Formats: sequence, C-alpha cells, structure tokens
Amino acid sequence: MNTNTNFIEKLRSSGLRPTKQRIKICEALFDRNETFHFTINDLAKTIEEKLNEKISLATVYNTVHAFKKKGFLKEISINSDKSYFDTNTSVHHHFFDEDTNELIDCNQENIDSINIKNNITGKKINSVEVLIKVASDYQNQK
Amino acid sequence: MNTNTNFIEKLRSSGLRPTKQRIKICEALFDRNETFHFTINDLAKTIEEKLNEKISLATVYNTVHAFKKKGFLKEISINSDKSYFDTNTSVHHHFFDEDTNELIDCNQENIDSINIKNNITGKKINSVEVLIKVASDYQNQK
DNA sequence: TTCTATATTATAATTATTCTAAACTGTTGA
DNA sequence: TCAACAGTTTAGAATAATTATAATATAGAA
Repeated sequence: MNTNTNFIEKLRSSGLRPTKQRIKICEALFDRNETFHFTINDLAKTIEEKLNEKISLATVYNTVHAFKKKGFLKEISINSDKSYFDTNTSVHHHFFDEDTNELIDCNQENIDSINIKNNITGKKINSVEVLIKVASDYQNQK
Repeated sequence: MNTNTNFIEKLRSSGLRPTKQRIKICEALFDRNETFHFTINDLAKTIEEKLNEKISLATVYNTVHAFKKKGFLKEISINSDKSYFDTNTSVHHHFFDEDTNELIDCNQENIDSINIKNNITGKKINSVEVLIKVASDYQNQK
C-alpha cells in the first residue's frame, strides 16, 4: 500500500524501526485528513476495533511517547485525569469544554501574540500555550 | 490552637464537616505564608512524615477534590504524568521548567490581558491560563 | 547466511485513582 | 437525654494508568 510505504519511510528517516505495530499506529493516527485529539486508551481501542489488530497497551504507550519525542505528536496540558495527545503539532491553543470534556483546537490567529515581560533568568522559552476552559452558561455550579 | 479554630470555621462555613483528617490536611496546606504547588502524593507524604498522621491516600484524594470544588485549591494543567494542585487560587499563569519539572507561578501582570477573538458559540469562558515551557539554553535536545 | 549489538515488544509489576461498604455526624423527635 | 434515621466521610479493596524489564525481533557486520 502506498501510504504504508510513506509511513515506513517516515519512521525510518526519523531513526525508528518500522515495525508492524508502529505502522498500524501510523495508520490509526495519520491516515486521515484532519488532525485530532486522543488518549492512549482511545488509540488502543481504535486499533483493536477498527483496524482489527491487538497491540499491547504498553507498546501503544511506548510508540506514542516515541512519536512525541520525534515531533510527530504533541502532548496537551489539561488538568484532566487523562493525558491527551494531538496529531496537530503546530503551535496552537485549546478550548476545553468542561461540559463534555472535549478538547477543541484554537488557532493561533484567534489570540494576539502573547508577550512575557519577565522570563525566568537563564532559561529559554520553548512554548507558550493557552488553555481556555469553557462551559455552558447554565451549568456553572461545577 | 488558634489556627485550627480558623480551619474548623473555614470548613464549616463552606459546608464541609471539620473532621480530624481535614483539619490535618488544612494544616499541611494552609498553615504557611507562601502558596505552593503539590501532588496528592507529596501531600500524603508530608502529612505522614512531618505531621505524624496516617491518613488514607483515598481520603487525601477525597479531601483535595472537595477543597478544589470549594475553591480552596486549584488544579494545574501541565502535561506531566502527575496532577498538580496549587494553594494559590487566584487567576495566574505558570512557567514549567522542563529541566527540573518545576512549576513556577507567573503573575497575571507579567502577561498582557489575552483577548480571545472567537469563542465557541453558546459557551462561557471560565478561565484563560497560559503555560510557558522553559528550559536551559544548552540542553535543547530534549 | 550467522553473529552481535541494539531496539522493540508486551507481560508483569508498580503507581495512581476511584468505588463502595462500613463508620461517623448531626439532626429530629420521643 | 438518647434512639433512630439520613446524609457524610473514611479507607480498604478494586480498577485504571503507567512503567520496568525479560523475551523477542531487527539491522548491520563479518
């Protein structure tokens, strides 16, 4: 299959061995038009149910973290019990819908550039990201 | 003890029963001059080691979440494996030092007010928080 | 090929979090 | 006073999330 050849190339060129587990995970993550958010569990379930492959959860963890390290994925900061990952690796912000626990992209253009007046001395800023928590107007008694 | 009377009052007036576990947890959290960040585990350890009390971890979880709900604590968003809480409940941002995994407060005045041009329709913004990831200039190969 | 060093997988172990039965509190009414 | 009941709260047990490591697979060298 053509895309798989691409995935093999992508993996190999980043120094990761193109194992069958990783190729499957690539299919689940990158064989689509839109970027999306997921948890490790979501991903493992998708692979098992939609792609009919049983990959150990530990392997999914390993792979997702390896992909993150290589810059193919981004981890997202929300104070939820779960860790979310994003196939959109560009710098961008997020809305987090507290009613549904849904995470929604917020384009960088939607927020004017953020200027940090005083940085920690001796440190370099690697990223600046905004998390906007929203909820329905009515149920604000959370 | 005077502070304990205050804690009992604080708990009671928020509708939480002032149990001995909760009073101990209040001592660990609020009996100091500076606000600080902690994980549930840190807190349980402090209580056991410094205050010589054994409170079940589950109770520490319950209490921290109850305190969060009452607005005595804030949960903080970092994509770390751990959940951090903050005794500083004012709206403020954070630096996250990727070298040391340390979380440092960033005053609101350190960043100009953030304007979100397009919000999700039908939703109300509850909070807007910025996370600035920093690292030493030298070790940027993470 | 076969061998060797290294990378990868996935089971087992560990750690984090939640569920729920039992214990406790604070009424209410005799 | 002090049962008796209706919540609360606690903490042990169950479950879920994550990581360590032994077993397996891979890529390159000989």
